[in-house]
Amino acid sequence: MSLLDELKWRGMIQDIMPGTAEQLAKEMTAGYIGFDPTADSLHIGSLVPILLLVHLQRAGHRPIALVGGATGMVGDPSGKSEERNLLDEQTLQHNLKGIRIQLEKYLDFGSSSPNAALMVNNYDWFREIHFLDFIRDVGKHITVNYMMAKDSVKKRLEGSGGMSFTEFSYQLVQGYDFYWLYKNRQCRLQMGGSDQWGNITTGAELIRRKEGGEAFAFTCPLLTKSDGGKFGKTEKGNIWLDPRKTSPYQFYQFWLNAADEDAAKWIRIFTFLSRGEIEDLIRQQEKNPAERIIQKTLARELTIFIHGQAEYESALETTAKLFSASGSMETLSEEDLHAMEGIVKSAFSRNRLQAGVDVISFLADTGILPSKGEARKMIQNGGVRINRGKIEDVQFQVDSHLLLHDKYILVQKGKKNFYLVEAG
RNA sequence: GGGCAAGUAGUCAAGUGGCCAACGACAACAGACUGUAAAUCUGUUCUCUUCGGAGUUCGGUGGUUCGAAUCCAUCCUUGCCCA
Repeated sequence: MSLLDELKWRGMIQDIMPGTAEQLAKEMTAGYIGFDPTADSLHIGSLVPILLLVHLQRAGHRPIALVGGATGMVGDPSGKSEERNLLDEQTLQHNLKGIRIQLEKYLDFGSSSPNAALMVNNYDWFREIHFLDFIRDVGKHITVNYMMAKDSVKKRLEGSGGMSFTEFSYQLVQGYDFYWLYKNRQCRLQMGGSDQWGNITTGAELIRRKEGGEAFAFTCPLLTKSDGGKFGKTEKGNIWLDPRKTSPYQFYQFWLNAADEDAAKWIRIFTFLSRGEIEDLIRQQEKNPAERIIQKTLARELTIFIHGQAEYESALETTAKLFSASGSMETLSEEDLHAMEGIVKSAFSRNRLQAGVDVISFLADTGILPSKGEARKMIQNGGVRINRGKIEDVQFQVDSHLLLHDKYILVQKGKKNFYLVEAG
């Protein structure tokens, strides 16, 4: 199966330029994707582009990961209804470094293989370019009419927020990236999210007009959730790839909690399982949806891919212990509790516990809930459990006899948010 | 520089002198039901609280008034039109 056919049945192709398939069949092709340095870690929204590069490399082509040191200074207006804040250079450098380290984990940059991945920073070439040169050599080839016809621009012109010249120019800047890579790295292909289509075609247009060259592109659909929510966001914010920002346990839980409909879609996109294996899983899911076989497989594959086997196993173990219906608190050993990586831990004074303290102060002081008022409301709503027992009374006293192994108290806020309080 | 319009909670958006911590929608969180789903129903969502209340809000500042999101002045920001 060709790369494009493979990506197609996985549901990873939205738009594609004619001739792309022929180009990929003809020779080893270098293809690039740009990553936005708006944070010092990639989050799961960037996972699809990463996987596109991985697929590209597996099919024997050369992936190029571009980090946007220059474009990050301008700000991509695509999908944004308002003008963006610009990043200062120091933050930018910090973010670039973090992203670089992560990308190195998923792509093979070993220089020995003929299709080793490349990493480039577009600031390296933009640093040298002067404004006048740019508007003469690049701006001359693209008409304003062409630029205004882009969706990302049109929407902003129709909206009430306006658009600065800076953001308007963005597509030219990104377009130039493609041109530069075409000229200097023999890059013939650009990929990205479908929101990038406008920027990508500007690049291809530039290559055509300036060099008479041919460039290709395809985009993948932007992920949505079946309930219309934003993909990759939870109540705790983004799901990051960096284990210091999102623990492997939380990462595992995110995928495990996918809606059935989403899980079936996502498992094709995010795992490398074969078509047969996936269809098999879907059949099993239909037979017994409560088993959530797809979610479990999805969570397993991804946690291993991002964090490794060991982290997956400990996330799975923590999950089993926290959620197993039969497991009473007594079955949790001290080691079990201690090893629960990823659930939030906080400390509480042992002396105060011995004296006894009301739940409300306890919840507020451990930071599990932000204030006493909220702690009270949450208890009245029935949303707090201590050592698995629901707290019904706001007067409830917390004291040292609740300590498990004379050391820990397990607090639940809602069904899925666990906190381990350690007496110290 | 001139004319017009707008700025209200996470977002959208009502409110045009007291009944306003501010209708509603969305979103989010929690509960029930379930499969750690979805859908549905219920509660909560400015901050703090000893649950009695208290404090700070409607772009900023100043004013009128017993009383201002609401009236006036001024400044800031944004959009549209003209130069």
